Amino acid sequence: MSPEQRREMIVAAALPLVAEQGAAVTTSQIARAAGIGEGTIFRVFADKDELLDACMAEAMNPGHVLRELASISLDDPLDARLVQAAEALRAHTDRIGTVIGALHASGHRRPRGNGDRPAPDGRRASMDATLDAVRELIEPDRAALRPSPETLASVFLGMVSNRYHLVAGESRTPLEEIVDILLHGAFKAPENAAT
Amino acid sequence: MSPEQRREMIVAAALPLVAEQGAAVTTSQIARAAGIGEGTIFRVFADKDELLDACMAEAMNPGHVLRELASISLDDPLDARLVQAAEALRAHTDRIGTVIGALHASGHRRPRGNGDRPAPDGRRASMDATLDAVRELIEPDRAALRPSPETLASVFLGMVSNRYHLVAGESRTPLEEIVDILLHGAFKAPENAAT
DNA sequence: GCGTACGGAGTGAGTGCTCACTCCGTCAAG
DNA sequence: CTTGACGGAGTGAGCACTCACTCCGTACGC
Repeated sequence: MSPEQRREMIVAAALPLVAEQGAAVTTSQIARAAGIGEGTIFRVFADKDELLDACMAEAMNPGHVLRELASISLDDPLDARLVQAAEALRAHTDRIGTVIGALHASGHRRPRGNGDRPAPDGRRASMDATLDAVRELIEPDRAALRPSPETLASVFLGMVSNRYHLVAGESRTPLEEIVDILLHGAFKAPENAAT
Repeated sequence: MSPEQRREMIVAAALPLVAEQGAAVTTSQIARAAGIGEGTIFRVFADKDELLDACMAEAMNPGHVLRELASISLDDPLDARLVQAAEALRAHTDRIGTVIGALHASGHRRPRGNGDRPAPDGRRASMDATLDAVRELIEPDRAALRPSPETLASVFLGMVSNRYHLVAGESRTPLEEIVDILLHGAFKAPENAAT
């Protein structure tokens, strides 16, 4: 088995454990989960930190969600596009939420970290890529919108990754509700009280 | 010094360390920060876990923010109320964000945790209390709003605790921007293109 | 084809260290 | 003098990481 495959295999085995326990996971647990000897881990990773870094990168890898976002048809109306985007994004943030939060804990330090920079790592790049994909989804309707697509993308991502549980309405999913509020606001239309 | 005061004093000293390092913080660090002997910690806390629980409870303690929310005058217009609420909430979430995230890491286990329940602890209670305070802030305008105050409170909290950085507009703070979008929507008004 | 030497992936008991927790001497208050 | 809070060296458990060894696929000499 190539070193590359080994790394991926170990990361895949480690991810659920990291999600559950954060950096408190032990290398022997990971080895057991991967069905390999503990020493093998250190043959392909310099140390536990490098393994945790790889897990973090894998968890945050926006490739999947970016592909889904890119596949949304720009011919659909804006609200439909956003509902589709919200579904993809929600799955993505659910998937990574625990891993990121968990690893931030335990003071999982950067290798050459001077300690002062807040997030100099790949996290920002990943967030920026996601943000930009959403912005592009909004861009075609720029003329019809008051805030800039950048602003809306940011606000939208915040709404979607909401940790405060939203109960489903009667005829609408929470995500549809969010999109509707984002686009049309909370106030009833003053003049035309349509549907 | 009463045991009660001791606990509070230790928790106060531990909080910044926990925020920075998560559960990886050591008891000797905490003792040094508090200016006491390590043994003293264990005379008022059964073990490190109990101390971390206390830190978590203290960090999430919504008392301060609830008081601020309650002090907002219901005579102000809704948007002004929400901007004030957003400021208080933002400070609160900033304050607690790191501690919670950090402690979730490191697999800081619940005492009797069977492992399946997602958040059976005080976190939910704290979030519910905050949610309800925001709901009451919105309640007076219920008649003018399409979604229920419950839904809006939830969406609003999601927007405010947004981790995707929002750049300030020219004449508006990010929080004012959020409130405006929440209330009036992203679309330009179709008939009246006021202001 | 067959036997043998080689290299390198894989292993897991061992090592040293860190840390939560204990225990007892000290000291101040009553 | 007695009592009990306090500190901090001590202790044992558990961890990351190492290293001497095994095992197996490959290549080469015959």
